[in-house]
Amino acid sequence: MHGDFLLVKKAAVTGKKGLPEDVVLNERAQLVLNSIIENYIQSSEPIGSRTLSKSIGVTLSPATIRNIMSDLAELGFLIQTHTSAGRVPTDKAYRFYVNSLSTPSSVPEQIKQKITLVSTEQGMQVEGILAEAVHMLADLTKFACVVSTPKASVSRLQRIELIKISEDRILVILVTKAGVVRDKIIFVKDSHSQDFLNSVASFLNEKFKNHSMQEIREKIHQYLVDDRNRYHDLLAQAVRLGKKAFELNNPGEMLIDGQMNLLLDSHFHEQSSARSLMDAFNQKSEIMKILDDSMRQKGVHIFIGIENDFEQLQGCSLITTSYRNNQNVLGSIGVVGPTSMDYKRIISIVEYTAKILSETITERSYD
Amino acid sequence: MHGDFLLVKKAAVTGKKGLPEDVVLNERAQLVLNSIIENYIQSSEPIGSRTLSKSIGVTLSPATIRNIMSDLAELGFLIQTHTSAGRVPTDKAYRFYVNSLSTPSSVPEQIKQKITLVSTEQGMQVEGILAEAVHMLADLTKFACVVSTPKASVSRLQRIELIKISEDRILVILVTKAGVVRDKIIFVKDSHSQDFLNSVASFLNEKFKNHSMQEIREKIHQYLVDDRNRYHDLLAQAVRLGKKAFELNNPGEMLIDGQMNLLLDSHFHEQSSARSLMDAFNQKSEIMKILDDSMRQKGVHIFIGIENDFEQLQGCSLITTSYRNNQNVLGSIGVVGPTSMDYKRIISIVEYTAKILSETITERSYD
DNA sequence: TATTAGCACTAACATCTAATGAGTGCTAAA
DNA sequence: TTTAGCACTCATTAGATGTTAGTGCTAATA
Repeated sequence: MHGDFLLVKKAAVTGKKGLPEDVVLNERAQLVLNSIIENYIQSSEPIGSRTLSKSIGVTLSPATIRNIMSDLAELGFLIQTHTSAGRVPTDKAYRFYVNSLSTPSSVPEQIKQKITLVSTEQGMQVEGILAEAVHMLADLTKFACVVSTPKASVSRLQRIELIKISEDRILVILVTKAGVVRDKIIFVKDSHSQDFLNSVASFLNEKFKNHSMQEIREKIHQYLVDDRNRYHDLLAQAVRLGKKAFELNNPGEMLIDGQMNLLLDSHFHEQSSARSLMDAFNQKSEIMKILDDSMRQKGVHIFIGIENDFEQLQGCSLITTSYRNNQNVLGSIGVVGPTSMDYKRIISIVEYTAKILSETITERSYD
Repeated sequence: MHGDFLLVKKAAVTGKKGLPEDVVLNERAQLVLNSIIENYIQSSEPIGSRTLSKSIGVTLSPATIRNIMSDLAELGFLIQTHTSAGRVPTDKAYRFYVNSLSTPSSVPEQIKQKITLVSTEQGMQVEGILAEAVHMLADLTKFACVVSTPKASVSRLQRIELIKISEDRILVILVTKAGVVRDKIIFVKDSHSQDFLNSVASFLNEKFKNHSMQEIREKIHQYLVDDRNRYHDLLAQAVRLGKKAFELNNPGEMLIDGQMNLLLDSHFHEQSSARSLMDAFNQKSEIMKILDDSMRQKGVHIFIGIENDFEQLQGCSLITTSYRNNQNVLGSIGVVGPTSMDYKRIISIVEYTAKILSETITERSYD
């Protein structure tokens, strides 16, 4: 190998994301690599030295480019599908490319106009808005998109209502500050009058308004443990019902849209990879985990191919970011596409969509 | 053409479904036709005379079968994909086949066991049960499945609740007899106290419990027209709020599952037909129309290929039937698959699933 | 008279071959 | 250090060819 072509240096730094990034490419090598990646993103076909020599700005002969490419391949940035084929970027290359995208590219005005949430006007709930957002995102990116609904545990109580539905069934309505309405039915042994339920509800409202579901569950637990409260009948009943009412029923949901986009995408046309991807979506839990993690840190998160812990997703890239209201981060929204996606474009679209989504939801929050 | 092979008769009757059925095939022709269809359903490959001569029960030489096939082709029951290929059944053939399935085949015990709805145990709402049912159906049939949610307009009111959420927003909760909970937010100009809202709600409950949404809307309209009620403030306000609360917000939803099954199905592997099918699902309205129609008539409904009014669906067959509770037909559930689906099997599965679904929902109704 | 055997014919499919073309690596010259 | 030139590789394409499962038609047969 002729190290001269690359001016490869060992650097002491480790890149963000914890990936060792112990080589620094010289300017020309970077140019070539980025050029290959951008070409490949457009064409989805292996890039050859001759092609590149024409499309690249600088005048470099195919032979020179070949030398550079050869070194880049040795460093693991490029691979060949077969001996005499052009080069294809590896996940490592995409990581390099994405890291080098320092300036977040702005969304074209023309696309911005398409990113609007209509449903605000109707009396639509948060879930409806999320559904619209994820649908729009899928439509714009032509990939699969996911969004996690606000977690009950973090969101704060606005109001609880108990409605007697039959002798042994009570409908519980929880309204959170974020504007999410959850209803569920709980079963009870003893029949209660609606009047009684109203007292219980107003007690719970008074006691727990503005507290997070998590806190509420903990406090209720306290009450239950604390025997002194036993003597007060209403309190005891309220606590007992409250415990049932606030039990986490939905462990955080996730909406998916545009799965078909992936199936129709040429990159996933081999049925095997398509199948396993669809399984991944059906399983939900793993993708939820990723979305959850992405809630905890600010900014856009990018997982490229093998960087995904979840095996079924190692053929794709994920781009996620969180959305929020005034007060809290509520959930994450993201795109699942081929590793050769147009990162610049998709990142900016995801970012902007999350921004609009956050604004829309903030408007509807009850703070 | 040698009419002798078929004993074709012109018959005066028109078949059910309004399709003219002016030919009657003799027994042998029917045997051959049904045999071709069942073979094709299994193999998805054009059936030749030699193959058939072996698989068919009766001893008939390939040559004889060729003659029969030739006539069947001329009558529009069979087509050839190319000159020297075997025959493939047309939509007309499937219609003939389906009509001849007089005895509804029972579901194998082994499949019956798989058709159970688990979600009953949890405090799950009707929508959850529907989601589970349609998912199970998709899993069992390996096709795409749809189910329409109970229409608000036909279902009867169990209870309405009004919850003040902010100065200008009121959360409306509607619980129907069928066990469906709908919530929506309405916007108001004047602020109302929660106490006032409670009075309004109890008025509306008293007045309208057990009435269908449709009736309620009509009655409210009456009140509004009738000027005499103006003098009573509570009533006037109640009516005004009630009007907003009962405005039909959701025009009937539809849940889809297993779309991917179709994309992975070999029959739809040409991307063009897949695309347009997915568009059909996204559009929803047309499929809703079919499900709606199927609610009005009892029994299982079958739409084969070109029989579908909706163009995008003319490459598929639809099998639908309604589900209900004690009191009312609530909605429809159905399967969308290739015209060459195993009708016997799918029909029986759809039928049985709807039965189980109806039973499950009846249990949860508040009557 | 209804059925069947026989035969010529067709078209899809698989297999092989050769030509093409886009790509590589290496070496020597600029 | 860069580039031109050359030999080489391998995927893809187009033709050619044989095989196979099918057809329609005609004449022989039960």
